[in-house]
Amino acid sequence: MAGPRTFYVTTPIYYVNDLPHIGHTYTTVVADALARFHRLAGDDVYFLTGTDEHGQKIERAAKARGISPKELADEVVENYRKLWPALAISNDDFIRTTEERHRRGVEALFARIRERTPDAIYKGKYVGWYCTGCESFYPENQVVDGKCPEQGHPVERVEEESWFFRLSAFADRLLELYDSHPEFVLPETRRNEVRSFVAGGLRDLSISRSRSKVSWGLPFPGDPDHVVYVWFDALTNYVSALGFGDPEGAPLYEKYWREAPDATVLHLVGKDILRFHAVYWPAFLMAAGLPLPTTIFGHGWWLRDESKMSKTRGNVARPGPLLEDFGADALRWFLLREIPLGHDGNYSDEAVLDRTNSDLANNIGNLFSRVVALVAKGEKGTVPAVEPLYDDELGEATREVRERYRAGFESCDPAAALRALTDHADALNRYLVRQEPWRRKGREEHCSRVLRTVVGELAHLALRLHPAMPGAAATFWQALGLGEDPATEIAAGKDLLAVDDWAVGGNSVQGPLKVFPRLDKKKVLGEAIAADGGGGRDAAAGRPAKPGKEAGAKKKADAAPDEDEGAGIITIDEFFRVKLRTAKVLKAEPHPNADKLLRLEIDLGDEKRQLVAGIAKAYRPEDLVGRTIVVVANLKPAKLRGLVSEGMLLAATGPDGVPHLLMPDGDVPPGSPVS
RNA sequence: GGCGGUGUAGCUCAGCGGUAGAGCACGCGGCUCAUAACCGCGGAGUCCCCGGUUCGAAUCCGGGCACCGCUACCA
Repeated sequence: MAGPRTFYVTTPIYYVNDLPHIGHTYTTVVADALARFHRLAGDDVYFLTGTDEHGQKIERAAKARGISPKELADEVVENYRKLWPALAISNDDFIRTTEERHRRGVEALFARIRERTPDAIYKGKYVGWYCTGCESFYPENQVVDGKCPEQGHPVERVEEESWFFRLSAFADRLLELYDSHPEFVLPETRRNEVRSFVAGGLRDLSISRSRSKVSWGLPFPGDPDHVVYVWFDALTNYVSALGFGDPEGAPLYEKYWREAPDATVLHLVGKDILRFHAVYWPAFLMAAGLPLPTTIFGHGWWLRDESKMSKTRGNVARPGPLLEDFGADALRWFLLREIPLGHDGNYSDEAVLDRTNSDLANNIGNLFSRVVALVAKGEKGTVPAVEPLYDDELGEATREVRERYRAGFESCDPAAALRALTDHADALNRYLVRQEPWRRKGREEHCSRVLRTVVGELAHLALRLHPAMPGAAATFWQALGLGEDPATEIAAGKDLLAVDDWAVGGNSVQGPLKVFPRLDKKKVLGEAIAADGGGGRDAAAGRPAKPGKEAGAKKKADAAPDEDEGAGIITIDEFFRVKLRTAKVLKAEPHPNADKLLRLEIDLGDEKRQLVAGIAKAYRPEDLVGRTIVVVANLKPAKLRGLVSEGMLLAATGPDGVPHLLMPDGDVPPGSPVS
């Protein structure tokens, strides 16, 4: 006989280079809610989070402070370890990639891959850019103008020996996986992206770095001159935490990692790291001949003023101040309820406040308070032990609402599940209005049965609030005289959501109850603004906002529809931001690594530059030399097939798509302004 | 440039061939057991544009436009 279903849910491991922000908080809260839901449903749940602690950035940051990388990691990891309990995160384990068990897991995975697919890992040459100033590697697309993106140091092209994973050999099997298991990548739109990425061909993956350049990492098994590079190290946490590679045996791994047919493994990740989880990770596992996770879910981002939060913009929302203002329960409810998982959402304090007031204060909080007061007054605080009295409307509503709740969580749509809960409360409010249990004269029996019914329904509601708001759920549970916490009822194999009627008759209810007081918008938002000087939550979190930029961006967003820019019109000032200049072509030759591109050397009067232009099909290099053309002089440099282009030449596109170069009429010296 | 997605009420979004919907916000009425709560009613939308298929299209097809994502020998 099969045991209960197992449910293994993970967050990504967070890089200890950064303090926790709303994004980390979001992923972790969603994972927690799912874990708690599955526990209520009687599933055998294991919930993992942790930290990623290796790599150049940590090494560098530690060096700057004169401490060891491990000391730095130990320090930063505390921010996460303290935050999660404050948010009522119920993780069963917390893994750090600097732990011994993780090293063992990585080594075991290597060994297993080499055993099952001997040619999957091979030695080759890594070609990339190395910045000696930062002591960091940068991929092709990040190097700008021959300089590193962080500090603007010059970078040098490096070629060194590296170990590779033969990712290219797995494309067909991955495509087969996406097609035969559509739930492997969710939501669907992300699966399409991942699929087309893989269909476009995969390049082998460099999975090591020379120890002389990066020393803060796990030793590469079998090659002490190298360390294991980022993704192979990080992804392995999902099995190393379960004891994979432990010589003493790994019961958790056996149980949760899909060795059983009824096991679900869900990796919850932000959409920015979806590819690593949906492409690299299954490929590693395939090479090792291990079972794959059930689902990789790529959720969306919280935006501010329609743009991504980032440290450089200084608009990152930090969980600390939010917890102070709203409390863990309200913040969790907001994160789960406001946007469907997978969508992006706009974060604002005002949105949290509106959500809290309408869902929690007016609706759920008020309902509990209302019923507790009714029982206190009408029944002297004891829930009458009588038969419930369901009218048709309530009976239908409760059935429907419970189905939607379960379906919502089971399909990774917590927002839908929580919507079912406020609908449940609505249905109960309407029931009370229909039945009027406060009009007792001559209808005591009826009123008692009505109150018994509502309290029974509130027990269902309180139980179901637990995944989203464990604190409030416990308070409500106690107020109904049911015990300390619905969580104490949890047991593997016992589906609490299937309980038909909680025996509330005879319970003493405790009031008055005011769990979610209504928040005064002006007061709370006013204080938040006053407290940090108008920059939102950021300054309070120690990250000063940039008031000018912030305000400007917001105004633009708000005003856009009725302004000229709505019609694609720009102002003269905007036009003048583009610096157009004439330039003389000094040299032209084919791009060494592309057949549609030409490499040009141009004279801008005061300087010479290299341009890469997509005109090889229309112009021969020798026809260009000596000609005067028009270029955008202040365009951000970019690399095209390995060559930096420091500007863009202007050309008219003919009806057939062929470019026709713009040239000034008459003779002007190179570098002349164009307007 | 290629692929995918989105465009519906002030806001967030559901509907995906049969008389335009929900929540929030807003207005009016009711009630007073409850947290200015709750209940009821209401306003407003060429369902992005043009064309087609159909007895009938927000929904299907074709063509545009705009925005978003992924990707590229775009700069």
